[in-house]
Amino acid sequence: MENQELRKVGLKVTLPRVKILQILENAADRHMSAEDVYKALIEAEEDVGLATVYRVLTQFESAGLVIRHNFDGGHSVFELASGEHHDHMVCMDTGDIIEFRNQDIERLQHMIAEEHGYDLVDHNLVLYVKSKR
Amino acid sequence: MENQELRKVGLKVTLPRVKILQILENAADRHMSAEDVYKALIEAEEDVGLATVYRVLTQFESAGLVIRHNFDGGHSVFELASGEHHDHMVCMDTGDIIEFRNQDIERLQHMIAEEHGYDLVDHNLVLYVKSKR
DNA sequence: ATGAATGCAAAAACTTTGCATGACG
DNA sequence: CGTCATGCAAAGTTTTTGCATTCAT
Repeated sequence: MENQELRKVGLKVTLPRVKILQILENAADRHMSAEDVYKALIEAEEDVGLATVYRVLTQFESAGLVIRHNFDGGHSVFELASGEHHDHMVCMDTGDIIEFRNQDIERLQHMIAEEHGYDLVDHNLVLYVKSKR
Repeated sequence: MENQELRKVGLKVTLPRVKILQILENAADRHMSAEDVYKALIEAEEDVGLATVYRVLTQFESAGLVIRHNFDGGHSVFELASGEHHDHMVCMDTGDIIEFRNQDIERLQHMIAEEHGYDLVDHNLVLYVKSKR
């Protein structure tokens, strides 16, 4: 289970790391802030410090287990890097985060970078939307 | 000059506001952090507090004079809202910020929001690139 | 056993706010 | 003149770091 995932990326198997991975895997909302994860740990009676949560999430990010997003609003949001690439839509009314995939946009981005003499390494696309009532 | 711009958006004409507007207009780099603006003020022998810089930039944003970006890395970057809409490319080697316009991407974004039953209100697209050497 | 990981508290980085003083219209 | 804006310092947020202790292998 989680132990293998951690070993695979060269991280020692420790209780905080296993627990945080479990929380991310079982979360109702795939997009959690460090604070969210911390609260979930408290909830689960696990005594892990907030500093450790940040450290572990950062390690997970470096290891490619997790993706960090900087949506508007100051704080980072983390998401398990499972599955294929996608971008996000944030509903400004409800705060809901919707994932979407679009190959045309991906292609266009590469094209644009090329046109300017660059290689596209990464990108960040967030649509801020309102539900049409 | 600047006085008119300020009056037009309903802001009292004060020295800090005029100075900050001038700095944004004459900046070598169109994308400045609050700290950058603050340093430019010091440079110009103008005694304006950092808190005022933040307050004024926020007011400018509300007034539509300025656009605030949250690129990766924690701090906000401000840009004069002159001209038409564009997105950004950040060179990961040099830190350069390149502006670009692409109508196809804009259209696709609207389409995607619609497909999910939303209205697109705003968006944030940043391409992280490396120059092909 | 030994080096890495953790918890705590302190610090850092960025931004906002309270309040007395000063400036705009 | 009344009100709004400013400066300063203090507080707020989010994230990082130092260090002694604990844990994994």
